[in-house]
Amino acid sequence: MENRTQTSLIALRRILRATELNARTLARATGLTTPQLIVLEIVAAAGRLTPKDIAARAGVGQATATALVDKLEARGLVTRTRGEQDRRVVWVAPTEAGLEMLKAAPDPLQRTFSEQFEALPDWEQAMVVAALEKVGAMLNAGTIDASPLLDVGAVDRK
Amino acid sequence: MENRTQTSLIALRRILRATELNARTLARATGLTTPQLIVLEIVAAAGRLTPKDIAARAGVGQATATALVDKLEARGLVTRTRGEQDRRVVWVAPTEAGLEMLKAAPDPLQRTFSEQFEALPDWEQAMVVAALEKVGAMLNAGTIDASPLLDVGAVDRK
DNA sequence: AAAATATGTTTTGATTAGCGAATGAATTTT
DNA sequence: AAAATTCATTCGCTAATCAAAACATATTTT
Repeated sequence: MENRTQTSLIALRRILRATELNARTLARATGLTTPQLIVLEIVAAAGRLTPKDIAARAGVGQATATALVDKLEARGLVTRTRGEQDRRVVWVAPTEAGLEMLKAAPDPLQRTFSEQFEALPDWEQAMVVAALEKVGAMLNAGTIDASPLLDVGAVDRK
Repeated sequence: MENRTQTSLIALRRILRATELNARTLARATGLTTPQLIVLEIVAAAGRLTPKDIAARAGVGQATATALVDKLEARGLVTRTRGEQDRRVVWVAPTEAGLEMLKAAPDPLQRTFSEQFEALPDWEQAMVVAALEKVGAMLNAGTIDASPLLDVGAVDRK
């Protein structure tokens, strides 16, 4: 059995686990769960979006998106408005409070990672980027994909 | 804003997402969810374990471990037996069916990853291992602790 | 124009994970 | 023996998700 395969799998699981813990920290600190935060980020990045688009970008079903928007709306972080021309659509947009929340409580995963990543020497940054992309491609090769949406990269609105 | 930081974050999220999708595939194919499979793996690796140990190794509470064992037991994949000397403890052990299930339906994440990883040239394998470990360390640095249990590495018994 | 079809959102009904607190049973301490 | 401790389970609750059904509104056919 390839030793390095095991080692890398363990490292991968450790990353997944750290992510989970991060999510719990986030939940306790801000009252927002990861899916909720992701939706808020997506909405803020776009300015305004329909539930359908939110669902597509977040990679969940429309029903789930609606439920998440409900939570955010209840906390006053986003608003819902009926479309003008087409009244079937609903525009979800961030409120001031929602934008504040994003600034105040950025994804801990992102913050922790960013800080440390930027402290790495140049060659190591390059290595990490290359390796992560490689791993991502490898894993995506398995799941035929179906996640063209991804794009959570939007997270970096400035 | 460091461009590479963004790039690596996106790659990281892509990995997390691929993992989620893998979990869904697993669920549909085997009827087992990821947490359930992890428990089954942990139990099979140890031969037999108490719910308390399962909880520690899987990184969940005792109550959750009990619930997961319930599911596995209902499907006939593990058995429960009261301890001989100490009757407070319950030994959870895999059944033949449980072991079969592990052979037949190994974690898709692991399988996909392993196959491709092993196909990489030597230098690239080394790079990936180094980078994943680095990232894991970086993320764990954030959650200062609270996860002394971690050790999900147990999953890799041979 | 009326009917049929399509589209977008929400509701409803289930399942699963997970936590914390409470309970019950058995063992160890005092 | 009584008290404290240790394990496992049960209970009550929250959250995420999905599929299917229900609604509301547009668009296209007839």
